[in-house]
Amino acid sequence: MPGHRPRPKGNCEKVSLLPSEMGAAMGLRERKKAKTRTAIQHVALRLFREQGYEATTIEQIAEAVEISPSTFLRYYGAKEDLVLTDDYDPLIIEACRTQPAELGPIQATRRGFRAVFDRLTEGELADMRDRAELALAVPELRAGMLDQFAQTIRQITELVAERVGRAADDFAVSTLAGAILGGDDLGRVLLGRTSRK
Amino acid sequence: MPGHRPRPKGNCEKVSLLPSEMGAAMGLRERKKAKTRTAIQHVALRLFREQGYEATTIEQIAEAVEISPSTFLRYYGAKEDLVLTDDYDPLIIEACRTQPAELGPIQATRRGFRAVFDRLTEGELADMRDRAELALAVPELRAGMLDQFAQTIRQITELVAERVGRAADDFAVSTLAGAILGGDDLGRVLLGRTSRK
DNA sequence: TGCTATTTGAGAGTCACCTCCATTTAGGAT
DNA sequence: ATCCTAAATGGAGGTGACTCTCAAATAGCA
Repeated sequence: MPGHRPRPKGNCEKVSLLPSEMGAAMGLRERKKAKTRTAIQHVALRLFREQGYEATTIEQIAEAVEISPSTFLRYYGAKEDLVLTDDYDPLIIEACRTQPAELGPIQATRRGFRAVFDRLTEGELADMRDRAELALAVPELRAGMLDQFAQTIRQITELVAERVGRAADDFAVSTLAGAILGGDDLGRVLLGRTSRK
Repeated sequence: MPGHRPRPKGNCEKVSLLPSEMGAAMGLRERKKAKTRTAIQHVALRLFREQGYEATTIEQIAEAVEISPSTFLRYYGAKEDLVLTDDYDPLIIEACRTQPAELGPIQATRRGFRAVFDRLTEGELADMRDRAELALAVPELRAGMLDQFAQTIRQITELVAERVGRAADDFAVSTLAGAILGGDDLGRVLLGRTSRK
């Protein structure tokens, strides 16, 4: 296996709706883009399952989705991102943020998570499980999860800080954020847990 | 930045002495090899400091050490390894294992660590600090530390299991191993702590 | 001093990315 | 409908991390 670089750029666009539910609510352009993005990921996950992560080249993925390799790299800045980037994260953060102000941070994040997960289709959930499995099985990806988590925990910390009206570097805040991440995000990734009453 | 691959092979040889202290005790061959290995690392660390990790190419390092790039790759299977591989680890493990049987696991590991560290030269310690700093500062390396730690903790777990005569998957054993790693290994990497009375 | 097992170096090749440029196409205004 | 613009795409060309193979140089030993 050849070429190998640090952290590529990749273009992270912000979408605020699940691809499966943006009717005509968003312009053909964005819809197509979202569709392509999920199509790439879906196909790639299939190839990874069939022939392994390392054995699958970007070129193969591009060919399977019928796009050019350069287009692939425009959607996912790195092969890693196919597995490590969670497109739902921003949605979840947003959902948490918009929970009623009278909810405590734990309730708010819990509901935020569920608000997004409840809307996922079975296929989306399946892809998510695939990603989690890969991230744990492939050393390269496993290593990459570290920074991914760091980023998520940072976001949750801000969220908590905002809600309880304390500074983000407040020890109690970061501790709580860690506990929440451990319960929700990690639980979902490591255990494939997707809902809970 | 181009090329980027998962986990290369690299050839990890086992040496049981510090390069700085193998007199004629080991054959010209091994001595030269050890010397080359540390020379590569030392020069590389300097280049990393001067121009940054990513900006430094394997070719540059090879040229600076006056070896061919292919020889470089024979010594270090990947650029990452220059920073992430700890050549002292096997020595430490060995030192721990040979501590008197009547010592408990905590005492034994502590003494094992010190037995190696006390023999390090100032230059070796300096390089170690450089590595630690880099590993924390460069995202790619930071990510790679995960698997590194996993490996170290596994070794310590075995060590503890062996000493207390319990199975390595015993919960108490792995917990203790984690605590020991947190205190010794992490302390040393993250805090640059190298000795303690 | 000659034999042999290492060690080294020199290609040549693969693949992950990057950068720039020319072409196409969606979306909105006319 | 139609033109115009901005975004999306594809292609070419390049860098750099590795990989594999083979031949030349060398240390260690008999």
